[in-house]
Amino acid sequence: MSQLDTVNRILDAAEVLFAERGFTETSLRTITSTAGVNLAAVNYHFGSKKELIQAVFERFLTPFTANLDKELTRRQAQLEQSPEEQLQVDDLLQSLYRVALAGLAKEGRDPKRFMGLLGLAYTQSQGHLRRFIVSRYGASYRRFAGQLANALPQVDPVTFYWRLYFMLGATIFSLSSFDAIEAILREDFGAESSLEETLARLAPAAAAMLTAPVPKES
Amino acid sequence: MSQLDTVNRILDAAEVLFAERGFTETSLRTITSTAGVNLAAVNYHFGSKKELIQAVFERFLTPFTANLDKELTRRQAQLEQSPEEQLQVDDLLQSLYRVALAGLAKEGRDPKRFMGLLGLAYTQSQGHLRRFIVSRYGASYRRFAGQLANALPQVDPVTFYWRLYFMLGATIFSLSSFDAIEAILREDFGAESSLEETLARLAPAAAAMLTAPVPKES
DNA sequence: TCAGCACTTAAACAAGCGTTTTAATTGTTG
DNA sequence: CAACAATTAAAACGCTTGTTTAAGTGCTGA
Repeated sequence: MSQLDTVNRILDAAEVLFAERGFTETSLRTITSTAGVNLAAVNYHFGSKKELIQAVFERFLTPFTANLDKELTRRQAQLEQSPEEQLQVDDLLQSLYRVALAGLAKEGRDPKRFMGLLGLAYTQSQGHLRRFIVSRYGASYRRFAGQLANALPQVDPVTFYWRLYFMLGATIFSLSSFDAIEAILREDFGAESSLEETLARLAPAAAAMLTAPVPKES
Repeated sequence: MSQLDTVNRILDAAEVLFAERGFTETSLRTITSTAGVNLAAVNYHFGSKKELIQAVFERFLTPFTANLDKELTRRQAQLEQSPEEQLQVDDLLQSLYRVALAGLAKEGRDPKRFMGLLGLAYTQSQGHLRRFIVSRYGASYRRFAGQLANALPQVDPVTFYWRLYFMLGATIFSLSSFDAIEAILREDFGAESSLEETLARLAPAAAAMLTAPVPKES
């Protein structure tokens, strides 16, 4: 078994188990036995459990932000040629959802699992993870947020950022629990929902939240 | 030290520590030493760590759902007298946010901590917690969801339930990280946000998401 | 006064954890 | 083929975890 095999087998097993149970609930022994490798392999190849966690995120976030950056650049160039200001919000959310997430799927990485891990990163963030993500991928996030803010000139900055977090919450929360929610709806209404359909529901809903008129302060 | 003191000291310490670090990252030794009680007190009074976790949630959810139920009953009676269908969505969200959450605060329970724990319950739900919450408080949840669905007759059931989860995600996610988000906005814009102001921002944004026109299927 | 009960205390338990060590095994290169 | 480095393997390390045990304390009611 080559090194590449062992490393990827560990990453594959860790990704699934982390998303299912969380970081602390998943032991290295569970990961290595699932992956079919020796226990010491994690510390040999990654150094520590913390660094394994970061490696799992890196494998998701690097192609995700690459897809997003490429799309944002494309949009920016297109906007300079024909600066129609309408539909920018819908369009940006489409970029985020369709291009970045679907791009992940095309590379064989499950977007639902990605969202599950993102949810973990926010709630049971162990400090080192948040620092790692922000330092490594913060630039792409700020770029997306900046373009979105430009498309919403009528929304004051503070309200905009709160709504941005509302949107992130709706996205991460519902997609990280996608399978569970889908199962409930299938049982109650007999209606199956694919990830694509759900993103097609989420995009206009999130856009409506972002573009809602700002109530004047009382 | 009376029994009531010990039990409540444990619940107080556990509530804060769970919300800060999560369940598995918080040991019984940390809880008991913070509370100033003996280690064995947890197993003596609660039986196990699982049951302690449930007790922490029970102390929040019982008054929360009681406030919500009371408000839903009041609304229902009022609606039968003067059935004006407008502004129902805004009104229901006001019930959820202002009455139920602010009601918690009035009883000395921190709503932000409540949301932090709810976030944990969804992401690092250990099975037993989700079952406990659903079996104990599912009726109130379904009642609220039912009234909200009635106020949105133009939205088909499946879309409605997805949007309900979008709304829950936006709420739980942003309020559970309230302090962190508030700190970022204060640093970047010098603007302080109170919980009340944030709920006043969240309610119309969530209402806009729920009432957005449903795009016809392509 | 004393038995009975509720509670607290200190100590120990077995199990699981991440990590390290040392040795065996592979694969590569001169 | 020999020598070296990279990788795997098995075992043990020290530590923390939730839980249990057994002794001790203090109050209450007969």
